[in-house]
Amino acid sequence: MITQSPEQLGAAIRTRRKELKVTQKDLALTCGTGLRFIIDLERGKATCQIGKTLQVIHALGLKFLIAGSSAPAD
Amino acid sequence: MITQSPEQLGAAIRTRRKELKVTQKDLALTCGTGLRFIIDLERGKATCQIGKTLQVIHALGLKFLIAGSSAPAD
DNA sequence: AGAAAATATTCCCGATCGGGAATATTTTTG
DNA sequence: CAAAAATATTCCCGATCGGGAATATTTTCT
Repeated sequence: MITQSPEQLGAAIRTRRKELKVTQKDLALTCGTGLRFIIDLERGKATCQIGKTLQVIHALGLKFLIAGSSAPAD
Repeated sequence: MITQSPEQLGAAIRTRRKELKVTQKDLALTCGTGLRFIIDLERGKATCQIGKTLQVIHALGLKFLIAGSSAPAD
C-alpha cells in the first residue's frame, strides 16, 4: 500500500502482525523494543523513531520501499 | 528501492533532493521542519521522527510503500 | 584560485521519547 | 457470561530530539 501518514503505517503494521498471530508483546521482544513503542507505533504516533520503525517493519517480513528514486541498487 | 536502514533511507532522500536541485534549507522550509532535521535525516540518524520523515518523502514526490501487507486499499 | 553556496557542527534548552512496571480497559475465547 | 488474553494508559525519569542561530567546513561555480 502507499503510505501517507503515520496512522496508515501503524495500521499496516498492526494488520500484518495480526495476520502473523503475533502479540504486541512478542513483537516488542523480537524487535528489541519496549511494548510501549509498539503500541505507540501501531496507533500512528508521528514521533516514533524511524530506526525502530524499520526494525519492526522488517521483523514482520514487510518491505519498506521508496519509489520514485533512482538511488543505486542496494 | 527497498530500504533496510535509516542510512539507506537518508541516502535515497538526499539523492532525490539533488535530482530536484533543492537545497536542504529549501526542503526544510517546504516541509515545515528545521534544517537540522533534514541534515540528520539525510545522514541516516535512526532516531528521527517517522512523521516528519514521511513529510519529507512526500515533499520530494517520493512514494513510500509497505510491501507484503494486505491492508485495505488506501 | 577565490568567492559563493551548501552542508555540517555546535550551542542552548524546552519538550518529550521510550523502557519497564503497574494497572485499567478492551477484546477474545471457551 | 466469565475468565483469560491482549491492548492501552499511566507513572517515573534519564536521555535526547529538534528548532533556530551562529559558525566551521566542504562543495560548487566562475
